[in-house]
Amino acid sequence: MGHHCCSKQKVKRGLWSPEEDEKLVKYITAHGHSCWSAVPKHAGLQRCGKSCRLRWINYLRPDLKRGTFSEQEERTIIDVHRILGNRWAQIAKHLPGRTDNEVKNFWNSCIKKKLIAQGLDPKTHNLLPASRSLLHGNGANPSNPAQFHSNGAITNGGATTPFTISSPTKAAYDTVTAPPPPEMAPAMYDDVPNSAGVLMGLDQVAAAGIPGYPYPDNGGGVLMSFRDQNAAGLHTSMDFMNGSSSSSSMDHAAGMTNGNGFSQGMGVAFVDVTAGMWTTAVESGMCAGIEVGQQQQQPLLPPQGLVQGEVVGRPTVVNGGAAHDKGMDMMDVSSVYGGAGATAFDLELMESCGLFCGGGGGAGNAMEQLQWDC
DNA sequence: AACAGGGGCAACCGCTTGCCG
DNA sequence: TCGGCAAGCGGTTGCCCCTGT
Repeated sequence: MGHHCCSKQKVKRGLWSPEEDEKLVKYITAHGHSCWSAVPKHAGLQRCGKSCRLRWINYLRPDLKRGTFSEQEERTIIDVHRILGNRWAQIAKHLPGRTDNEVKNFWNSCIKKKLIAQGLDPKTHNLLPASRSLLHGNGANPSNPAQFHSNGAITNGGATTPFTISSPTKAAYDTVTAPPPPEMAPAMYDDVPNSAGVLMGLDQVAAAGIPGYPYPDNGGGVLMSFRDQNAAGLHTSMDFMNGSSSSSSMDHAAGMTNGNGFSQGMGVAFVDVTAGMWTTAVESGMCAGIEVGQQQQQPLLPPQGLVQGEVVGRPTVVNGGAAHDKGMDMMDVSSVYGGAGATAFDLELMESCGLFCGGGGGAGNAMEQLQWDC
């Protein structure tokens, strides 16, 4: 089936000739592309507008960087993919001069295989079952570069799994990580000043009676820990324990008191999707929201030891309500049981709400600030 | 030298999203 | 509010080239 935009006309398909390229470049350079469907006609091309657009974006654009991906670019792709999943366009935004198509192709042809060779699932960045059992069996596997660290993270030749966000440039917002080993958890919670840091958890956490952090026997979850130097050392952990039988939104917000931990002047809203209600603690100005989407009916999987934070891009913007009225950006964070669910982050939202970037202040691009802990 | 197989990449397809009347 | 249209986006396809036999 052809494009509806070109169904009425005879259009050429397949590879572009140098002459066609020249025509398109000439036209776009001179006139721009206010309407792609009109471009081929005006440029004298037997192509559909969509094809012209693709050719321009993926190949002819003057700001494109051609050639092989650098090691840094490769690491950036892996790290951002860990957060966003297959959102190639979003990933490409972190790589100046690269297109989504290029990133996607590079991922499929190269990175994917590397990850598999390292025993990692390229979709989830989790250990593949075979590697997981090896690690569980007796710790390290000499043939597998993935290794546990004492802090619960797994590294594989530079990349850290589960996902860890750190910002060495600012020494802030230091960790977003999967649950730490049990012996570490209380210390992390203890580190949270009652008046400032906030433990945000679902009722599983409450039932467990923090600091009795229920990891790992409850099937996992995601612990997010932010340290915001801009807020005088404010350290916040967010713990999204998934799969609990639903509780009210008020339960979710119960531990929040007055602090939210993101940064000064920011508000927080929780949305319990299953309950269809939400509570806001919106202050003024820029607000960051967390939508905790519980996968209510999802059965708990048997404990599998370390359960990693898993991320699949699925940005959610919740319209309506106080948060929306105040221009709140919503970030959907749903945690996961060992690959059964999804946690969604949107780096753009993080950037825009200053969650990880400290609200700007002359900082560089997102990746400069999101120096992942590799 | 010829052929087969695999990898990489450009382009296409079709669905989603956003805008506008 | 709805429908049409254009653009955006991710998945898939198919061609070309390289390498091994």
